[in-house]
Amino acid sequence: MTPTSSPSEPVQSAAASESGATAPIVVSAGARAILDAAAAAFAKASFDSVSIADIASQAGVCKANIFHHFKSKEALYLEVMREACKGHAEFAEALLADPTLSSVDKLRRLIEYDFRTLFGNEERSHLILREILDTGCRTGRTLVEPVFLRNFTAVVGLIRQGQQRAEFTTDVDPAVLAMMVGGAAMMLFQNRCSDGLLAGVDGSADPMACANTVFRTVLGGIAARGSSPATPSRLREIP
Amino acid sequence: MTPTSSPSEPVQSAAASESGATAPIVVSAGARAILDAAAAAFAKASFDSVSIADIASQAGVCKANIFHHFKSKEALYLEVMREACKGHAEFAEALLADPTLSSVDKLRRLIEYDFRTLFGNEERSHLILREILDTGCRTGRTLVEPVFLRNFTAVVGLIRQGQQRAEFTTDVDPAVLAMMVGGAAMMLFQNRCSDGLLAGVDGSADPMACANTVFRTVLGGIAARGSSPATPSRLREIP
DNA sequence: TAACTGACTGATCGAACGGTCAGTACCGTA
DNA sequence: TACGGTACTGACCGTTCGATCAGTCAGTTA
Repeated sequence: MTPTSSPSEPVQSAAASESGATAPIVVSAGARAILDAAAAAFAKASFDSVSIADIASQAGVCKANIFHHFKSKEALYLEVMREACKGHAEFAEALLADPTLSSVDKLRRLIEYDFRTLFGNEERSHLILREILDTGCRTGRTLVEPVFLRNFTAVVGLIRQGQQRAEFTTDVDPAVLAMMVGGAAMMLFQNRCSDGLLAGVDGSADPMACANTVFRTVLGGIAARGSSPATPSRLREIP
Repeated sequence: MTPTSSPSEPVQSAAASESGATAPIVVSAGARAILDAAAAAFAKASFDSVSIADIASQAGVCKANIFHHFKSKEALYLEVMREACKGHAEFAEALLADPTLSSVDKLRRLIEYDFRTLFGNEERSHLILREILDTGCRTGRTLVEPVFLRNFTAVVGLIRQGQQRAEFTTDVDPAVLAMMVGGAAMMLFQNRCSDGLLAGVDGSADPMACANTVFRTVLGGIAARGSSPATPSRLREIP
């Protein structure tokens, strides 16, 4: 590909102008193309599996140009992760602070939001999911960890709030429940995107239907109405 | 390290002799050391991040020796995954066929089994979790996929059985529920093993306590007793 | 003793990797 | 016209990768 028609025009992050919520930092059009190509590549494969040459080829620039815009491969990866993590925990925190909604409603909205964001931007979701699992790459972990910690803390707070308001039972650890919901969303997303791992699963077609199922199950359980409460002998009170 | 004291003695899989359930195939002591080292390495990092030199060093053999026992790096990886997947779906299938247990009991035992196996062999769990997420490596996927499909099918069948017996409500998609439970287990495991991602989470310390929480939540929900059934307007009947 | 087999090694291969560098083209400013 | 700065390139560097090779050694068989 030719060196582009009009060089050096510092547009305001091509991706940001259409999504509206990402990348306030001004980057050149060339750097933008590199970041986009890198995000796509790192979402599809692990850090070591992606080569600078691949990214350069995909971005339509030469290899050396990548090192002109970014200090190293790790720095590029870090920048990609920084953009992916932007504005992720705000929703849960705002929801927690909302005085008008019931905890049940908050929980439903949270689950719906989780599924919408997860399925709404598959590339970003894959990026973050991969980062969570890949314990080998500590550089990115330092970036993703606080994001997830903030989000997780808000969700736990939301559940605890519901327990204090007597909307939820107190015999469930909020942290474990938060991980249940998060894990369910991740699993359903991963299955959908791995095109065929568990292909043919009925309910996984519609993300919002899944979200609804998760919400109703967490709230009401699956025990047939009228049956005795589940194994009271094994109940464990949370202090 | 020296070339080992007594060469060429085809022992019956050192790991198998103590665990009792794995690797009926006879492999030489040298190959065994390579497989163990490779399993540990592939559990810690992605396929491309692990080098043959690393594995050789860890196994105490030279690089070329690995290619004497295994055709290629991919073949070695495939063999590692084959051992890791061995005997994974049998429990769920046996549980499904059991005529003596109630569906509620079956569900509890299944969740307990999931957590026990997941937390009981961290190396194997990491191996499989990584494989599920890493869509780039299709060679192993062909191996893991049927394993998970079998297990998943059995779990779905178990839930459907409970619905037919009127032990579970019929307004929940068994497939989505199965993924909920699996996702919860994975999330809790991953959090535990990533030493610090969500460190300080109360309930994640004891796997069996988590299993119990998941079971009770799935069965009974978290809605305070006496409250109205969860959002009946959004109920969706499964045909 | 001789022939054969399998386990194992050091040396080495070409390819691909991340990264560097001198040089070119284009810009706004003076 | 000259200059400094930015974007960008092809050629190249040293290293590491997976894989190959000829050859050594120990044990088994004839």
